[in-house]
Amino acid sequence: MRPDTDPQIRHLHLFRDMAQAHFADLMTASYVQAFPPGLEMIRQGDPADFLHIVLEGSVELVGQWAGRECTMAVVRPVSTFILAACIRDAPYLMTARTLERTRIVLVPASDLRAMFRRDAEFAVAVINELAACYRSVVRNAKSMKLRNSRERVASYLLRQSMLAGGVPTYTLAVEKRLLASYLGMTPENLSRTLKSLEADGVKIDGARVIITDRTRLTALVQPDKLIDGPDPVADSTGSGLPLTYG
Amino acid sequence: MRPDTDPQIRHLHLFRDMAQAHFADLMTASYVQAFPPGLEMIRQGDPADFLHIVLEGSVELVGQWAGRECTMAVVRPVSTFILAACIRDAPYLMTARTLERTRIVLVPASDLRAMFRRDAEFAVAVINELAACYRSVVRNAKSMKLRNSRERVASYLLRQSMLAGGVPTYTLAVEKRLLASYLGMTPENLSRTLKSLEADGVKIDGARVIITDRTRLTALVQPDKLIDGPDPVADSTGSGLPLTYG
DNA sequence: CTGGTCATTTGATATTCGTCAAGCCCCAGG
DNA sequence: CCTGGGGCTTGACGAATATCAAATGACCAG
Repeated sequence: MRPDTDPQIRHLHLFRDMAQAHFADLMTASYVQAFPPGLEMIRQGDPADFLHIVLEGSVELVGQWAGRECTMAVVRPVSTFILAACIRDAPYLMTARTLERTRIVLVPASDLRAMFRRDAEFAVAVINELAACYRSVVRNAKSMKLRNSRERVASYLLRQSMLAGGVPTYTLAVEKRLLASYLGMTPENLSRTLKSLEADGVKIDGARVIITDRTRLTALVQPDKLIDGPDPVADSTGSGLPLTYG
Repeated sequence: MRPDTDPQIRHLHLFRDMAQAHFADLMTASYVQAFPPGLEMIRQGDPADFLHIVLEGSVELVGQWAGRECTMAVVRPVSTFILAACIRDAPYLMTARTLERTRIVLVPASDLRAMFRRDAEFAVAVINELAACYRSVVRNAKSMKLRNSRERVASYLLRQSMLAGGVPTYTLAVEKRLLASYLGMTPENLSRTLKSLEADGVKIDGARVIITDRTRLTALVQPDKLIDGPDPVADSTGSGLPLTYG
């Protein structure tokens, strides 16, 4: 693998604490690949041969069933995805599709599995990563089951503002079509909901989000650390929708 | 801790492979406690001080928000729960409430965190457990987002039949009220849905489920290994609703 | 046996949400 | 410049689901 990409990856919590020699071993076995936009890199059900690390671009993770599909996450640099499938040596549960031109590091799953037996620090890092991912999906499930679509949209908008540092205005990181699917609704419904939220303190102008009355919006959302995070010691990666979904 | 409970716990994948001396250390630091029915053992948001292991009885894990709540899982013997919170040393994401008289082993989270640094086999077991739990929640999220309530009910009924060995008739392991919440619907709706499913090959008589036309039901459900499982090398514990939710 | 509590069922109704169809807007490609 | 496609929006409609209310049934305690 090209050594210039190493430092970015080395910074990830997953790889930060392992022995340099071990990290080098993993990187030697890995390689970088570039994908054009809209390409299915992984189809759900495929055997999990590689841990994927997004270097540039963005990747959509989608679940599919009976001809339907839903966006489960959007992964942005620099973060990993489908760690769990690699570890279990089990089929991918989600399809991965590039949203734009994307560079990916592919780490052979077998090397990965061998490595956390060799390097105790790495094992601990994997444990922490999986636990964090797990908790994030549980949060997500809670949000889906406890909130209606309006509340989900509002909480999403407020949360993104917080992640951006509490700014009153920002730009949506993903297409509304994807956001709708991620939030478990149709694009039409999202569009209507966004408009209706103008009465509750957020105005949407294209991809621009303007929080006009934070107090009012917060009252509607009732943000909850156990759903919206952040987790203490959160592993803040740069994911566009929610977070890493290792 | 009373030594007679050790063997059951030792059988769990989580503890099976660790050194006996280390296992004994963990058990020494742990203790057993019995809870009456309907008691909140854990409130969501509490610090995660103990890994819980159900020895007898059953425990409901519920998510709560804005005065609403939903059942996320029901845990049955012998299995663990809230592993991830213990590992992250983070607040519990779910409230745990006994459904009946329940005996629980409490393993101090700090000992647990220390242990996977001492015992590499245990670390590997934790990794596998977390990865499995993670995948199971992702499955769940897919089911919630890709299927409507009728399909979720039908797939649940068929899956339970499969888990029982493909039997044509069995008894629901949980109250319908809980099942409804777990499936993301109201009890009224579940009741109506169950009745309507008689036209598709399942008859419900009280808590009794009779599959009258498996072919028809299967056609409706379109079971999918990537949602309904089983995962290859699945860690089949004895959970009543879905699975362990460590 | 009897009263009370709670789960379940049923019906009527309201709300949410998805579907269908059309039009708009933006942008890439000719 | 024009043209076409795709994302977004809007309106009308219908289906799915929740809510409210009441009746029934199961089970437990007295």
